[in-house]
Amino acid sequence: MGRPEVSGEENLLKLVDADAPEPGDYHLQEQIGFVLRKAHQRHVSIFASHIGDLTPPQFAALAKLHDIGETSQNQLGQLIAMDAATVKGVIDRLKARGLVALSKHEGDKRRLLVSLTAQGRDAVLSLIPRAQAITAETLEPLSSKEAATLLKLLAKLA
Amino acid sequence: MGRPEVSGEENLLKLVDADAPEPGDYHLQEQIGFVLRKAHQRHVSIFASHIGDLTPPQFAALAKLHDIGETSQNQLGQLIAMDAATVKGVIDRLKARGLVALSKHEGDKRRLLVSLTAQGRDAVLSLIPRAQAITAETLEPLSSKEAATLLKLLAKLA
DNA sequence: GCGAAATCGTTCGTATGCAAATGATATCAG
DNA sequence: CTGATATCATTTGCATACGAACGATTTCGC
Repeated sequence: MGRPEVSGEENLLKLVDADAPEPGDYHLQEQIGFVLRKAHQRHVSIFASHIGDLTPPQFAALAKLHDIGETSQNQLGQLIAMDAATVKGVIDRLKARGLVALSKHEGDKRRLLVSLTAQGRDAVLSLIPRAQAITAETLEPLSSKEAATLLKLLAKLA
Repeated sequence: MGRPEVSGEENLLKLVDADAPEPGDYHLQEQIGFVLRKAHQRHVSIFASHIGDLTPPQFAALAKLHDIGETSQNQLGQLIAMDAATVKGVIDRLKARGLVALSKHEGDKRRLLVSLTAQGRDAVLSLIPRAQAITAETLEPLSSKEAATLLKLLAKLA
């Protein structure tokens, strides 16, 4: 693996490795993680411009509760991809606003059941059309075919 | 577009609207925002399993500094998609670990210049191969063609 | 049935991420 | 030159997000 000597302040780069694909050509903007983070940020911003007084995770919790009805806090978290610590904070805030109610599980004293209040139910129903507008605006730079492809690929990833 | 009558406790859904695309068929898991959030979470988790003592935003700052050299805090933030408040925290933590150094801009007393230390430089060089492994593992569920498509579509979105 | 292991919820600490307000400085309009 | 405006950095407050540790409860293995 003899390598010719090079000089200059940047030449450490060229000594790093042989079988990794060119560390010197590392471009942050092309990394999946960076682009994923930026796309997510843009979506959150669009969401906020449409809804404003509710965050995407809060809406996700309400929408899922509307979909499946009463569940335990933990299970709700699994369904909407939040760990136990995170889901607790989200539910606490929704409860403080009267959108969800908590009750004890009969038979399993560990479980805390979460359900939509009437107000929470109304909120979900009025928000769903706006959520659809948010989805549309987020996907606006893409054709509908591209959007479908993106959804499919992201689903494979996640 | 006649719709048959249905019954059951959930039929309020069907009275909500006419021209919005089926509120009753709202499926959280198919929304771009939800999938984006999950894919991002998975990536962060993979990143942590490979690197651990540095977060993706911290690495992004180091990589960008390595790429372009000394810049102001604000401009660095723009380059790596962080607002001023966020970038400050990231830089503070990198500074506390001796990976970056701060200096005043001559001529513009508002600006704070950020640069890599020798240690920060070494860190970037040793981390780039691992970052490439992280990218590879994140994209592992996809073929290389699919990965390229995903990158292209996400770039269009962001 | 009993001790070990798993599950559920809570709390703490740390790290993004952003809006909004603020102080210092720079730039621009007239 | 000067007042209005813009830019840079900082600070505060709030909301995810997750690891780790914890107590209470349940379930599992034997």
